Amino acid sequence: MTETPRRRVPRAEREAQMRAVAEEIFAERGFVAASMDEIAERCGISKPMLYEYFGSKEGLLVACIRAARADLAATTTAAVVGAAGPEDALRRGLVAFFRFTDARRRSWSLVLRNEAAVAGPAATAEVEAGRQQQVEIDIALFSAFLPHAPRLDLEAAAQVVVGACERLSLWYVGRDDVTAEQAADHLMRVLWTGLRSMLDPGPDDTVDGTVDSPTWTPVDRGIDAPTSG
Amino acid sequence: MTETPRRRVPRAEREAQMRAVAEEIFAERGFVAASMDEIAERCGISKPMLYEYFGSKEGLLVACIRAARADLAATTTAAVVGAAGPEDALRRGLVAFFRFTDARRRSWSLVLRNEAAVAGPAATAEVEAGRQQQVEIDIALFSAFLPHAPRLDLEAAAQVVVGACERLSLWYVGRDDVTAEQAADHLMRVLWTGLRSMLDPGPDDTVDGTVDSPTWTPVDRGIDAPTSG
DNA sequence: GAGGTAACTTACTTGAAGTAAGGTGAACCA
DNA sequence: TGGTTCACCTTACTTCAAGTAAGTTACCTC
Repeated sequence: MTETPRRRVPRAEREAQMRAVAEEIFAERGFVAASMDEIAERCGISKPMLYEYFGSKEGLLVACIRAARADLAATTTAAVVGAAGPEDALRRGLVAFFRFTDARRRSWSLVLRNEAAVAGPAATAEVEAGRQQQVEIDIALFSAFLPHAPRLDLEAAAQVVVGACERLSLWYVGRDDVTAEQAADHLMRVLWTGLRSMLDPGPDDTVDGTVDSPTWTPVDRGIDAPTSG
Repeated sequence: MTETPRRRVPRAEREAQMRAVAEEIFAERGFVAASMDEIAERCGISKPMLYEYFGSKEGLLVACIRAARADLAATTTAAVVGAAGPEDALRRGLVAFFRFTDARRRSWSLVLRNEAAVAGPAATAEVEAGRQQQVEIDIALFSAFLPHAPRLDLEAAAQVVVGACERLSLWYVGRDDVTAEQAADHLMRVLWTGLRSMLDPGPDDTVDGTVDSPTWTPVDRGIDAPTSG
């Protein structure tokens, strides 16, 4: 037992480690039951370090959420690049989303199953910002291809998509007999016809999967920090 | 200042008061920041009473959620009775839902904005049970009128509806320029065509609002307690 | 009005969030 | 090679809220 004599680790690396451990423990015990002492211990350091780097327990959670959010945004954005049209773009995005939530199911529930708001306003804001980001992406997608629709309709439609995604991902993650593609297909079948007709009430066959528009290139807006202070 | 000398109050009445006060304070401060001492004080009693009646802070939250859940179920169920067909039934249910969330917006966010899971497994289960209840109601509605669809599709569709409702209600509650009816209309327009075609892929005009079926009478399953012990 | 019980209280323990103040090792300069 | 420095890290606290043990008091019943 040659007790490693506590190596000193540069800030960035230590921070990443702390985030990883915290994500794990939050997912394991829930935010309230998780203790900063335990997180510190499993990192092999002492508690004040956590406070030094993240300010508070909530701050630590916010950092976890933000990191996950960045990952998700990058993943889905990448998946959508080069889609053949709006339908294809939406489907690709959905598949990427469901794959992501499946791969990180434990820590995903940290956000989805609502571990967040408990922590306080900052964590709530962070989660809400993530949803809003998705809403904006959806709106951009819809309006790029279907410019006739009024803003209110776009927004409502985007909210519907985001809500449906969120719930369906939990359902999907809980079943082994459904693939990400199938989940996306389910959602597309329910949503697409309605979305199309609602957003663009022109002749019914104008848009039909493959479209005259060029390939879809999403807006990359990265993470828009709500309040970093 | 004739300090009312602390009237003694029967259990049922006191419990109701405690729930009301707790709902208020939870909504006001968030679950974590709310203190049992403050709740007790605002009730005009001392803390151990809360523990006597609800067992724990989480227990108190669970009681609040369950009460709200019962209200919601009763409200929507009542609204749907006597609908002219599946579309009408769904629309009525949605309108009732949005009205409900609007009327109780503060405490609703207690559930929706995720104040729940923070508390622990019991509160999470309670919220999830509420959603599942909605899912079951939707499934019953769909399958009663559209019996051709496989169970998996019904379930996926119901999840989509519940998720969309949840998100759209938050959106709707945050705006003064949208009525409950408009929110329901938005949702119906996005969902209904897809739902209809997905659930019953027969001739496209078989179902069209008014239907040959008799008026819709929902299953009243009340509150199905997850684990009361 | 005696007695029992449901409603209620005071006064504590426990445990985790957050903090003050100081130790230590590695990089860098002479 | 030795000293200086600063980022990394610790010990040892304070504070505050959840939860509890044990006892007290008003109301109801006979």
